[in-house]
Amino acid sequence: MPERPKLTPVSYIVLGLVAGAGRATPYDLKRMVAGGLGDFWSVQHAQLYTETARLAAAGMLTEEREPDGRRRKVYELTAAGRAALSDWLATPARDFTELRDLGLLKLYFGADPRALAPAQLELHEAKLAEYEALRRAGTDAPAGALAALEAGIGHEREWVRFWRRLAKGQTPG
Amino acid sequence: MPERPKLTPVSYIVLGLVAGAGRATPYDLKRMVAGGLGDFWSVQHAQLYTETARLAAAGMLTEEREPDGRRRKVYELTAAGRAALSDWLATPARDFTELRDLGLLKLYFGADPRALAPAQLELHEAKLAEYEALRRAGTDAPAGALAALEAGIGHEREWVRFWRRLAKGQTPG
DNA sequence: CCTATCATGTAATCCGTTACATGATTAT
DNA sequence: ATAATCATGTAACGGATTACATGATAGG
Repeated sequence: MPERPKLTPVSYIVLGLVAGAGRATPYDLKRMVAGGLGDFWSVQHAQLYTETARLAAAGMLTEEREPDGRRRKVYELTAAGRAALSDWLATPARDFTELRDLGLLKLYFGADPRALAPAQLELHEAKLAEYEALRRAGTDAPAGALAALEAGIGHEREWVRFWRRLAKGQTPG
Repeated sequence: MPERPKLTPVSYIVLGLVAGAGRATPYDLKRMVAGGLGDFWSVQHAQLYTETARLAAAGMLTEEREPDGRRRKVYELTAAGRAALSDWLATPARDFTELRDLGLLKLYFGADPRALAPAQLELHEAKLAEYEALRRAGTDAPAGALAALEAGIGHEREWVRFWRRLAKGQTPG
């Protein structure tokens, strides 16, 4: 009987990506993360190796080795993996996501807004522009990816509003 | 010569809180976190014990034991700790904060928005109401805390917009 | 050809979470 | 008194980051 470790968000990221691809090596997953998902939930490449191995040990993925040259490990979903993914997808998230923004933390501890805000503003304006360019470019992405992009744009707009007011010396409210 | 470990966000949270209090036990810090900061950056209480000890070993805090009954450990900033904190406060944050929202992750992987959105909406509406009540109640908080609260309100409003549109079956854009 | 970068993976470290444990207060 | 909760701390575990390492591909 396979071990049944607790599944973390990264577990579901791996399951979701493998489900979308059918078969994938950890390096494939790395590229998939880089292509969109990583904007709002990045994963270190090393973790894609350990997590696929863990999920295989748990019976959620099958692991094969390419017989030829590189002998890379290729993973596919098992029935258990597919079930775990769809259960998770069907369950609404319960927990609240904290902002955990370093700029905000500095502000909280008394950093000078006039010194802090311009840099933060620049950061978020650049990110917003990047997201808006992505939206213009990729209208053929799946609905979930487009929705995530819209969320990103909305929150970046909010950050821009917030830091712009502070940069002007106004109170953020 | 004290070890010089890398300072994490939690390190600065401890330094910042001790700076504000003058002297504090880990339990004091726990209560401080609960009173506002924890809304956007929570810390497990156990970590406040290990992190204070780590910072003391690093020469950033002094550690004393109360001589009487409970013999609790009481911490204060050293000059090095104060310098580390103010350096950090004076340096704008460079790194981008990812959203890392579980609901958004499910959406990305194809969860049905009509099933997901109502629960998410309820969650964020409640949080928004809580923040707005806090704003009404506490106008005497330090400026940084008020600013953080405003940021929280702005982002919760954004989430409410986002999930409300999805709950209605509209595309989020 | 040479070297820079990409591709691919393993190992070690450490922070953060979870679990455990016990002494003090408060409430009933 | 006794239960319940608060206060205070330690220990163990595991996921996530960082460091290390080597084979392939492309650019010059």
